[in-house]
Amino acid sequence: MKRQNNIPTIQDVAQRAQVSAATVSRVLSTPERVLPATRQRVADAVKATGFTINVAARSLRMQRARTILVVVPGIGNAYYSTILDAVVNEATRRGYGVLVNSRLDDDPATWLADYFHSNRTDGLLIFDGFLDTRRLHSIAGDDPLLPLVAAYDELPDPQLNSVLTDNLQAAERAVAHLVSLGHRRIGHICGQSRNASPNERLVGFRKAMFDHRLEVRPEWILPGEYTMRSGVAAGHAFAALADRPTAVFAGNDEMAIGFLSAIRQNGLDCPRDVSVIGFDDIDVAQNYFPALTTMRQPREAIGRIAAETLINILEDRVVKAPIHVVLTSELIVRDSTAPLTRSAVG
Amino acid sequence: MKRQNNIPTIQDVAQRAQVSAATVSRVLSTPERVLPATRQRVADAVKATGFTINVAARSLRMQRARTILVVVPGIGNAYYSTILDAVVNEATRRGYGVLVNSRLDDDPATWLADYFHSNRTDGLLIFDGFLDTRRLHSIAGDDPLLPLVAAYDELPDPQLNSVLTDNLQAAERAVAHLVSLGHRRIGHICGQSRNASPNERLVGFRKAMFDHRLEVRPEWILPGEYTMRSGVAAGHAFAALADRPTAVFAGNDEMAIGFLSAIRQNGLDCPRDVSVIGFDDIDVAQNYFPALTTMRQPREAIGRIAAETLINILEDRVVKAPIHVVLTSELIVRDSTAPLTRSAVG
DNA sequence: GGGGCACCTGCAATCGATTGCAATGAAGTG
DNA sequence: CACTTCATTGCAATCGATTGCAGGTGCCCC
Repeated sequence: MKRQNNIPTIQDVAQRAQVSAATVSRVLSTPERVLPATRQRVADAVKATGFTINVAARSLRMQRARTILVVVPGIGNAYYSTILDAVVNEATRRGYGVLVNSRLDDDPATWLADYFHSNRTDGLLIFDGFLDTRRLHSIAGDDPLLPLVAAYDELPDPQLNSVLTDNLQAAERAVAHLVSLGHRRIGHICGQSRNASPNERLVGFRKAMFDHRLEVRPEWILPGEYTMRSGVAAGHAFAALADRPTAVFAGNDEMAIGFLSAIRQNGLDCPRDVSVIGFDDIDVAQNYFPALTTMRQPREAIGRIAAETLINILEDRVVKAPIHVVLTSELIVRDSTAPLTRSAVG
Repeated sequence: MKRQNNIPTIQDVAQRAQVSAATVSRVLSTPERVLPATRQRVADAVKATGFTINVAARSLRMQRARTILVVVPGIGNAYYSTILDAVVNEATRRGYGVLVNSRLDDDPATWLADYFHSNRTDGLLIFDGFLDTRRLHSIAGDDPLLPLVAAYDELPDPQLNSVLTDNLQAAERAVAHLVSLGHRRIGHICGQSRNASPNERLVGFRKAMFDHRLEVRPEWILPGEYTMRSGVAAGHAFAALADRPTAVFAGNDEMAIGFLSAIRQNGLDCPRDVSVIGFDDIDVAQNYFPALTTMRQPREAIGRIAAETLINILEDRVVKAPIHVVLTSELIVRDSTAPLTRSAVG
């Protein structure tokens, strides 16, 4: 498929406005340096020709692509899709393009470096906690301030700019909610640890349990992978327990939903037999049955602020130290948690 | 944030391999035109320098960006996220970057044309049926074969390349499933019509009802917008009906879920009081309660094939007429549909 | 009136790759 | 041996924008 060849260039505009290409360029980038009359002539010519800048030429000359790369761990995920949406909106507003990628298979250090070297992207937005952040440092050379913002649910390398939520405290508040309903026997469905750092939601769970002087039983910590499927597995494991907790804190909503689906198959009812609190507040949480109590993550804000931060860094708004933004999760009480009743104590 | 300036260029490689830049370029694009010995020297130099091509320079020279633009109607959507995932995988495999956008607010003809003119993208993948396709023609000039593939759930302009599923027949099969369970009083939650073309799922519904000699009652056609929220509204409207259908075919799973959530609040039970069949088979469908009967859309295939088709067109695999790929939806029977019982007849 | 200055604009180099054309050399043919 | 042919490689123009430098103009002030 050949491109049409009548796309107007800056030369065409210059010719029509009776000025040099340099002047057109200046009108576009620093209009105050051009005489108003000339400026107007050029503006008219731009409109008349329908000129749009050739980004390849500009990128080549300026060594900047005005594009950011977003790395998500599988875009097909209810949680990240909203975030991505916010990123696209913010980036577009600032005149940046958004490239997406999710190649988790290959060695990330290689292809990420390629994106930089190839002048395809100026900065990176990482929503994927499974990337080895220690290797990210090598990507932008020795610059201690990478044009990179990490935004995922584990505390990343403190050297990296980050936008996250108060996972640890949120986990504590989730447990506190269950405790306030009278629950003492509390389990947890935990996601994998990422980046060799401890899973913050699990840590928060343990801390809250300790603070409330409650016992953490190893068999009540059910391993998961942040997927519905793993939630289902956890639900079956739960149903098979001889001695079950009366409440469960799930590391995210997807696992909570899988869990609820599985225990129902095993004849258990939520919240009668077990209260369940999730994490994230994905769209379906409020329309699930039972409607899911959860710690809402401000997903739109995460995406928007992450994009904003990255672009600020790229545009040299002076940054001296890594930026860390922490957003607050909000407890949303719905129907999947209920006061402890005699029957549940079983 | 300044870029590091020691990124190796093709000149650096050439110098190291003792050849000209032209030869390096040939080794990279048409190796068979270079003497094996030279080819090897160059390959070694590429490896040694860590050369990656500067895409801005290549795009400028070749007038091709090796990038495609994906337009989705709100990325924050369970349905499209899987498709986008497949697109990214396929495009990456073929060496293409993927830009995303979802600006539905502005006049699409304007900013889409900008993407083309600015040499930012070579082709378009449209998953957004709300774009006015008549205006898309103007984008790539007079070329009757736009570098554009439309993939959304309404039959688009036959002049456009498209990848879709058999919506109409699938809707008929959905109704047939309900009929086979004994239902005669069947309602429909329909999404908006797009592109001024009739909503295919609604048309399929009507056709199936006609073929089965069943009455289509206007008050049983509940308007929706393909969102959970609109499904909730439909559910409340349904509950308020004096004379209710015994089964409902929802235009997509999100509306079905909203619907189920709402009727439950109104004391109605699915499938006891009403059978519900959805459309799409989004991830949560199987873990919803009741598990949702639905027409599965091959989302991964839609995304992959759409990307494949677009890139084939871009790379001049001869295309003489618009390409139309139609994929088949599959009936997935779960728990939200059940045989008609006396109680439901009410 | 001349020197200085500020402002506006144009010239031309530059970013890094691709490719038509030409040069080179080796091989083949009469 | 001379001439053609072909394979291999290099030269240099080119894609379209940006920007340092310098030229030109007008204005002010002494």
